[in-house]
Amino acid sequence: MPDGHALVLAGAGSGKTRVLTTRIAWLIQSGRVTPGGVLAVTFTNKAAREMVTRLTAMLPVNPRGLWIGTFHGLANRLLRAHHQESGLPREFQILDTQDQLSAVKRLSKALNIDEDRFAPRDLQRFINGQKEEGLRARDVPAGDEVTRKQVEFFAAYDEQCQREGVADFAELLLRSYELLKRNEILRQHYQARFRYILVDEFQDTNRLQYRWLKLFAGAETRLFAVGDDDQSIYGFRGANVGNLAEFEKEYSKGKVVRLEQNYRSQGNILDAANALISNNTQRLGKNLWTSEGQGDPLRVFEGESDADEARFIAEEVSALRRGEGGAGMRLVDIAVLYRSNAQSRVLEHALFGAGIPYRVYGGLRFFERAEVKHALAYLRLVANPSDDNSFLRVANFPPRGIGARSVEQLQDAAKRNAGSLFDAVDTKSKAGNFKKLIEELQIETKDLSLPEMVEHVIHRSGLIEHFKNEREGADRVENLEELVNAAAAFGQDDARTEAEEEISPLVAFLSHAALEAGDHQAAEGQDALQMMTVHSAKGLEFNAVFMSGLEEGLFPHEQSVMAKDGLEEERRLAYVAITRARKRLYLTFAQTRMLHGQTRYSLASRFLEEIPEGLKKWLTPRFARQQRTMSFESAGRRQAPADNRDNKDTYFPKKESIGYARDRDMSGFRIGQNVTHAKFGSGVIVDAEGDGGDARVQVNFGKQGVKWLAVAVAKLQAA
DNA sequence: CGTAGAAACTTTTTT
DNA sequence: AGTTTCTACG
Repeated sequence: MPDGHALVLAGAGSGKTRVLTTRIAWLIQSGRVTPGGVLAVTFTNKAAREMVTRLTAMLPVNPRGLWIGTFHGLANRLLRAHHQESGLPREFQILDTQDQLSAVKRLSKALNIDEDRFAPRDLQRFINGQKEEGLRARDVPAGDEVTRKQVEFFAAYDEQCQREGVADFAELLLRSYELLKRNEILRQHYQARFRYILVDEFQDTNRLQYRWLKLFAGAETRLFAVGDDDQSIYGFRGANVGNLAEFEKEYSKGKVVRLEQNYRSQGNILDAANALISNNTQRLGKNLWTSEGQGDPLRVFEGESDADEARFIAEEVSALRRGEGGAGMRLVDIAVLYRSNAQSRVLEHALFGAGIPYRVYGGLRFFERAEVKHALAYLRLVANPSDDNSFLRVANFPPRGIGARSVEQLQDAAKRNAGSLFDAVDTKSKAGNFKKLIEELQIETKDLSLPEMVEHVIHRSGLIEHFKNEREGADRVENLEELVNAAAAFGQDDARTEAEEEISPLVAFLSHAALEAGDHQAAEGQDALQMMTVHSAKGLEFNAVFMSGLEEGLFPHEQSVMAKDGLEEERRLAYVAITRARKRLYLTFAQTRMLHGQTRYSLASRFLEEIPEGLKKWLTPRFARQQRTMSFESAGRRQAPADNRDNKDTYFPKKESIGYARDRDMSGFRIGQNVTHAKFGSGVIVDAEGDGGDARVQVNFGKQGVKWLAVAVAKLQAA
């Protein structure tokens, strides 16, 4: 590969990580650069770890000297090293998404914002959106009244963060960007230092991240970007695929290396992925091929309910594990993927029932659990008492007589002094005891090691005691004890960097907790089925993959279909899911699904239809639904009179009773039934109102949308 | 002030 | 369905 800038378009399974790591190793081995002159950026901590692991296996390098990490991790490192020039206290804390939302809510209350007009969530999104574009409040053009208010809030929010010594995720990037932009000496230093900058998953960078990278690149720096436009799945948080084209224009000057050979999946799986993604219009263009055989067809299963789908998956996993004649698969080589975290519950239930060990990634992560956040809040106050978020979180937890009233008074006092809540505490009040507790903790933990410190704080704060007395608190106590272990593990972790060593281990640990949220549950040795969202599966591969919940409204998600370019992003998401599989791919969906406490009737995902029939093998008959609908109707007719419902001898399956209870005279149609319409095609009845000649039904036509139709007029046909 | 139970809200994906 | 926030009462 030539020694200039380069853009590599690397298809799924083409060995992207290998390309990156071997390039770094080659650069170092050939003497072109020392390990300290390399800056390598990834998006996930998982990817960063993977890279470091592979690299240290190839080369005798000290991982501490390597600048390999996520954008946020590296930005944090930079800000810690130059906290003074960045205008941050040495002990500044990082707000994760939850923390940020509570900070926004708190400010919104203090400023008497009308939350019906300006929901905290929307304000949060507004602020992050602007920061990701590289804009401060003063830079945002405020055309209309609404924007003006939002900008005003944005400014107040940033002031609050500054006062409290905290920074949200976007702030880490923006502030480190501004630091280098402003400080020429520092900029020149880093530009001279980093001779090679390598970026993974370049399609996921947002505008600010791209500018951030460019700022690090001096005249002598070579940029090497690897990405795949077909795997761009973070548009919703500001990722700009356009950066690929931009990079091509600005750096690689039209030269693009394409990696199109896939070393992962068998032919049928790859053909399916190619066929699906070809429905997208916005592509740079690329077609994956493999020298492997065609392999198995894709197995398609239609369940009558989400529980039915889950049961099938559990049975099939058991079969794969046993091996059906051949060698059995290990569970870690099998993944169940879903669109949204909420889907994991039903699956977990079925797997638990079948006695299959599983591990769920994402969802509520370790450092995001309430009890752990409480413990962290105490630790954060020890490090930085002006952290009002943390103060409010634990001032009265466990309860110590500081109610809403006292808190309000404190907030007023703090406002008058333009200081922190902590400083506003009157030593003689009940809150004074809390303040004293924190001050004592500061003294008591001064000479303790990090794990000892954590251990001491969870006891002295009364958290352990509190949860021990709680009925269902055992898990929480366990998690608190686990936090001590996490602190111990962190102490020995190579992840601690030179810059971080200048600051206290406690502050380093707290940053780690915010930035990593703790998906470190992975390496626990036991063979377990892997469960995760499609998003978190990116970059991974498995022998067998179950893609579940392939239904209109869920995958593609209804919220995305509305959004600009949303459908294409959903399709890329499906593409990512398919290309995770090496040998076996299952596509499953369900006719009904419980969502927010009510049953939803859905159609098969359009993505399923976009995969050619020749590649698929239906495990359930394609007309299964009609057959079931018929038995469903006859079951309805068998229904006992309503006054018998309390009779325990009469068993009503749940689904049928729902169908019957909502059944009305719709001239033979009922909820859940498949119908066809002359103009809209096939759909499923999801709701009904009125009766006789006035009966109207709501039909979900999938792509054509959901429509209310008058039965007397619409000429619906039972399908 | 603290608690229990009611009411309201969820509404995708994550560093 | 599950979780968070509100409300009423001790």
